[in-house]
This record gives sequence, structure tokens and C-alpha cells, in this order.
Amino acid sequence: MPVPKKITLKDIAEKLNITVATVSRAMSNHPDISQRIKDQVKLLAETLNYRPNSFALHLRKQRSGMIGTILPKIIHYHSSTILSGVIQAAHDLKYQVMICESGSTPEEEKSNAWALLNAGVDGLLVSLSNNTFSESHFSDMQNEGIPIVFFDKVPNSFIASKVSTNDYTGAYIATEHLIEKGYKNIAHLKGQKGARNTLPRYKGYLDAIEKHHLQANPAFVYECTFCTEEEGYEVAIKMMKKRSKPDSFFCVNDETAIGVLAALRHLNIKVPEEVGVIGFCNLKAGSYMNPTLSTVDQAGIEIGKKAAAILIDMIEHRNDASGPDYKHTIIEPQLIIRESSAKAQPVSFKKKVLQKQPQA
Amino acid sequence: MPVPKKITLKDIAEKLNITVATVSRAMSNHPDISQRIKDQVKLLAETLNYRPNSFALHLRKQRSGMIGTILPKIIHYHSSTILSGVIQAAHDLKYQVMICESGSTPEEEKSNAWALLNAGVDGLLVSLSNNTFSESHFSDMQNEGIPIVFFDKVPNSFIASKVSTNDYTGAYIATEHLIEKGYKNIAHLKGQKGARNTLPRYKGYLDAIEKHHLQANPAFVYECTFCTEEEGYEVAIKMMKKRSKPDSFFCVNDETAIGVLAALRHLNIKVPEEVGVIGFCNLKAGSYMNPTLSTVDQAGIEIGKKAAAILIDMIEHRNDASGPDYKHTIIEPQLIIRESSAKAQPVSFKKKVLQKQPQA
DNA sequence: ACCGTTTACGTAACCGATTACGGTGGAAAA
DNA sequence: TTTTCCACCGTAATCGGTTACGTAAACGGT
Repeated sequence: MPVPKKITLKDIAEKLNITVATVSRAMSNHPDISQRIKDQVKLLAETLNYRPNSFALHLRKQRSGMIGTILPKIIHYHSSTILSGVIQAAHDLKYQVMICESGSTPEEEKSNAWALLNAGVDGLLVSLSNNTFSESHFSDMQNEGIPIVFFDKVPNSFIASKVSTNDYTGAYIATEHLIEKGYKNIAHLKGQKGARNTLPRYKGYLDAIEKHHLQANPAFVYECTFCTEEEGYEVAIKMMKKRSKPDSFFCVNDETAIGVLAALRHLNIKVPEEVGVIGFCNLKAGSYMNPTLSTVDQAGIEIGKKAAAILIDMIEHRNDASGPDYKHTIIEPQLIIRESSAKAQPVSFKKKVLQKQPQA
Repeated sequence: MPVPKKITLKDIAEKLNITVATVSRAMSNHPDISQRIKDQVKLLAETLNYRPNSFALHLRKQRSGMIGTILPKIIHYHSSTILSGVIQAAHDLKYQVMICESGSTPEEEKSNAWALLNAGVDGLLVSLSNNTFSESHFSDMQNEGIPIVFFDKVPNSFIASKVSTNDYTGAYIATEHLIEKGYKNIAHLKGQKGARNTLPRYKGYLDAIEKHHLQANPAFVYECTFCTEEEGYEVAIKMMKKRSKPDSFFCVNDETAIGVLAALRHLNIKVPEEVGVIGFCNLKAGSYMNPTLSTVDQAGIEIGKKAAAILIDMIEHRNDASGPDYKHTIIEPQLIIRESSAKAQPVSFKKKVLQKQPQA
């Protein structure tokens, strides 16, 4: 197929016997250009289907209006939710989004970052892989003046702009919710050893228990290896077959919580009457369960929107005199109470709550 | 912060008292350049952290190595799976992926397409929104020589390269599977009126029934409005309360199938012993159900990979003398048999199967 | 000594836009 | 009539690379 040659300003200029400069100015309504020429140019541009060459514009402006996004895996519900937020915010600000999957390896992550920069993105949005412990390549980029915002899975010590959910308070309110419902022996299925959110969630769990003067039982805490439904199932079966068993489960994610629900069903244990369960992530699947799964929602859309907005702000103010002030924006997660934790409240607690809110 | 000036070939040339042309050639190992100069240039480029300006390269080559992807919604599991496939294939071929969400409106779809082209993508990957009935804007682009591949939700009559799953055979094998399991009164929850896959799946369902000499019962066919779990639940409750009720359900998607499962559970009907259920999509949630949900897997990764590969092939051969041959690549879906349809086979059918495979 | 070839680099055009600066022609002011 | 000024458009530099073409020096052969 003879690809139709792309129309350039030069083509229009030649047909009208004027120069490209005049055409360019006519297109952008420059006051120096007569109305007659403007009309001619615009008409011809319209009929020829002229569209400016983006490559030339990018070269001239030294900006592309594109941001790059790197995340471990897209198919995770949480990831795609965040990505959706990124895209929405970016589009509102007239930016396009490029995307890479690091597949949880630091090497891919690094090569993806450079690939995106080589493709011409104005800035980078990065959700770290669980296996990334050195952020040196990102500091190189920062030193070169490339705007970077970390989101969701953010580095601990590395100084940069970050946006993430508060894993600690998420775990805290989930655990506290179970306590308020009257559960006293709360088990916790921890995340993997390396995972970034494992410790904050564990600490939130511990602190909520301590705050409410309950005893944390180390036998009720299990560190997951895979964080899958299968593992949740097996762990719950084991725990519930011991003599000293928990009366509720706070799980590091919804997958394991769903496994726990399956185990309890298998053991003919009533949820939430006998045992309560709460997860973390607000997977769609949780609302399909029987009973439906209580969980913690991480407001993925908000994380994505916020991160993109911050990045684009950095891009558009990168020449400002004042240095960049790196901030860590923390999005508060929200409790989603469904059936798996909806036990009737013990009377004592109802009283407490009423006392706290005298004019309920 | 004083953004460090980006190093260009000019900087290197000046420091070494040579011209940019020489530097350029030295960097690309041109035979005309002496080893001494090459060494000097490469060393300096390394120490100065030189990286070529992508905008200049794009302008020169008139190609960016980026492809644009438009899909209705990313958070759908099926969409993100396809997207993942697109990214994998694109990266293997050294392409980057830009992405837009059309949110199921033709206007967004159109503006997204132009926005991607204005951003400089070399080609377009499009999954149509359900509400897109006119593909005229895409034909404009095609006429301009812009490579476009439609995937997943593809247009019917519009002539272009397309990649999609075979909805017809997917429905056929799902229905046939139920028949082989001995179910005889198969209900079908159809998709929405407008949706692209509604009719093929309906036809696959009908043909499988006819092929096996069963009677299709119009009372067992329901056209969904929302295709949600709730709707599946309500429809199943209604159907199962009538005098003449189905003994199995083939649902247009897993959501409605999950709703049907919930309804049957509520009615204390045993699955799969009394009633069989099969969905379509292979959502993760289906494997969490009790009983686990049989379904049809659409091989999203394959769709994405194939579509990206075809598009990039079009991009890289767009100047070939022969015109583009638009092909419709059809990916065959796969039956995922789980508990919700795993009834013991009737003897007659076992015989049949054994007869068909004499040396089993 | 003369000429052709090779080696190794420079010159300049090009990709397609934007824009500072320069120039011309005509009308109004002096 | 000359000067001035403005309206209007052209010239050329620029962004940062690539590459066709030109050319100086060195080298070898006769």
C-alpha cells in the first residue's frame, strides 16, 4: 500500500506560496498574520487533514507529555485499580501514560525505567517490586533531574516523593473492628518476609491488641510464604485443630482470608458467629463469598490519581528555583464491613461507643 | 533545583574538538572512525552519562517505537490480562506501550485514539466499547496509513486486522460439556442486548443443544441487563421457583454464574448433583467459590500477545509494496472444568466417548 | 614525481516544527 | 518629498540527532 505522505507545514506553505513560518504562525493565530492568510491556511490544513508532527514538537519543547509507569504486575486487582487512577489523573492534565511490568524482578524494573526514559517520558511513576532492595538506579535518575514518584510499594529509606496507603492503620482498624465485635483471640496471617507491607500490618495488628488490653498470642501468628488461598486454607485448618484456637482471623490479604473462609466452612464452623474473618485489599471476589468477606479497602484509585498529580506537578515545575520538596503522601484505607465479621456486638462495647458519642 | 543540563553529542564534540558527526559515528561504531577517537568518545560519553535524545531520534526516524492501546476498562480481569500480554509481546519486540481507557463511550474512544496518535505512537491497538457502532474515525486513520489492530471487542463489518476469542465455540463447548454431563434442560443467561459477544455465545448455546438433539426452551433464556452477580442471583431464583425449571445454567460471564451459585445455595439445591453451572471468563473468583466454578477461559494473554505482534509487524512492514492483508485471528477458548459441573457422567455418554476413542 | 586509493574526519542537509530578528511596501505624519 | 511607522511576511537559527557527500592527508604503485 502506498502510505499517503504525512502532511507537513511545508506542504501547505508550498501550495499557498508562502513560507512555513507564516503557516506555523497562521495556525497558532499569531497577530502578525493577516486574516486572509489565516483563513487560507486553516482551510487547507483542514482539507488536507494536517496534524502537527509530534516528534518535531517534542524535540522543540524537550517535553513529550508522557509519563511512565512501572508496576510489578498489572493483573492484580489492586494494581489495575491504581493504574486506572493514574490514567484518569494524567488524562485530566493532558498527559499520556506509558506502562511497564517489572514482574517482581529488580533487573526488569531497572531496564524498564531506562527503556521508558529512552522512549521519552517526562517522569516516572514506580511501584517497587518486593525484591528491590537497592534504589541506586533511581537515585541516579533523580540526580539527573528526572521527576520520580513512588507509589503503593514505596522504598523505606530512599528520599523521594511517595504515595502509599497506611498499612499500619489499615491493619489497626481491621483488628480493632474484630475486637469491637467481641473477638478476643485474633489470629494473624502475616505477609511474606520480604514484602513491604508485612511489618506495618503486623505492627498495626499488635498495637490494636495491646491498645485494647488483650494478649497477643504468638501461636496465632503465621508468616505466609505464598499468601495464596491454599495457604490460608491450610493454616486455618491447622490452627483450628489445636486445643488453643483463635476466634477470628485478620489476614494480610483477601486471598488468604478467602482460604480461611473455605477452611472454616470445611470444619463446619459458623462465620461470623463462632469465628470472624477480615481480609485486606477489597478484592471483588470478597463480595461474592458466602459469607461475604469484610476487608480493608486501599483506595487504589486515589493512590493512582494522587501519584500522577504529584508527578506532573514536579514535571511542570522542575525549573523552579526552590528545590523539590519530597513528600510522602499517605492515603488512609477504609474498613469494609461485610458478613464475615458482622457478629452482634457485645453489650459492653455498645455502651462504650454510646458513651463516646453522647449525642448519637 | 538547578536541573543538570542534558548531555548532547555537541557537548562531547566540543570537549574533544571534533564535530558532532564524528561523535555520532563513533558512538555507532562507524568504520570510518579511528579506534582512538572511538575510545575517547565512548569514554567521555560514559563519564558524562550521555544518553541520546529520544525526541531527536524519533524525529529523524519518524518512528517512536511506541504502540497505543485503548480499552474500555482496565480493572476488568480479562482486560488487564490482555494488556499484560500486549506489554509482554511489545517488550520482546522492543516496543513501549501507551494506554488509554475509553470508559465505554465512543467519544472517549475517539479522542483517546487521536491523543495517542498526537503523542506519537506508531500504531493502535483497540478494544471497542460496547457502545461503539460507527468505526468511521478508525477508517480515517487507516486511510492515513496508521496501522490499527482490533482485539477482544472487535468490529463486525469493518475491514481491519482483528484478534479475538471464538465466543461461539466457547459457548458451544461449555453447553456441550453440560450436555455430556447429563444435563438436559440448560438455561442460558444471555449478555446485554448491545454487547458484542452476546449473540455468538447465544448461538453457540443453541447449536450445541440442537446438535445433541435436545429441545431449546425459550423460557430458560434470559437476556441480562447488567450481567452482575445480583442479576444472576435474582434470575436463578425466579427460574428455579417455576414449575418447569432448568437443571443447569450456562452463563454469559462468571459474575452472573457466581450469582446463580449463590441463588442455588440459598435454595438448598446441590451443585453439581442437582443443577450444574458454568460461566465464561475464568475469573479468579470462580476458583474461590464453593463449589468452584466451571468456566471458559479466553486466553487473554494470547490475545494480547498476538494482537501486539500483528500490529508491530504491520508497523515494520508498512512500506512494503503489497497492500496490507487484514486478517481476523481467532483464539480458541478453553474449557475449565471445576466442581460446579462435575457431575458423574451418565453411562450412555461414557460409552459414546469410549467408542469414539477406541484405544483410550 | 605523479596519480589513484584509502583513511579519517568535516560540511551541510535533513527530519518538522517554533520563533527571534530582519526586511518590504504602503499609508500616515512631518 | 521625505520620514516614520505599522502591518505583514520572509530568513534563518534552533531543538539533537543521522548521513550523503566532500576533502585533506597519507600511502602505495609505477
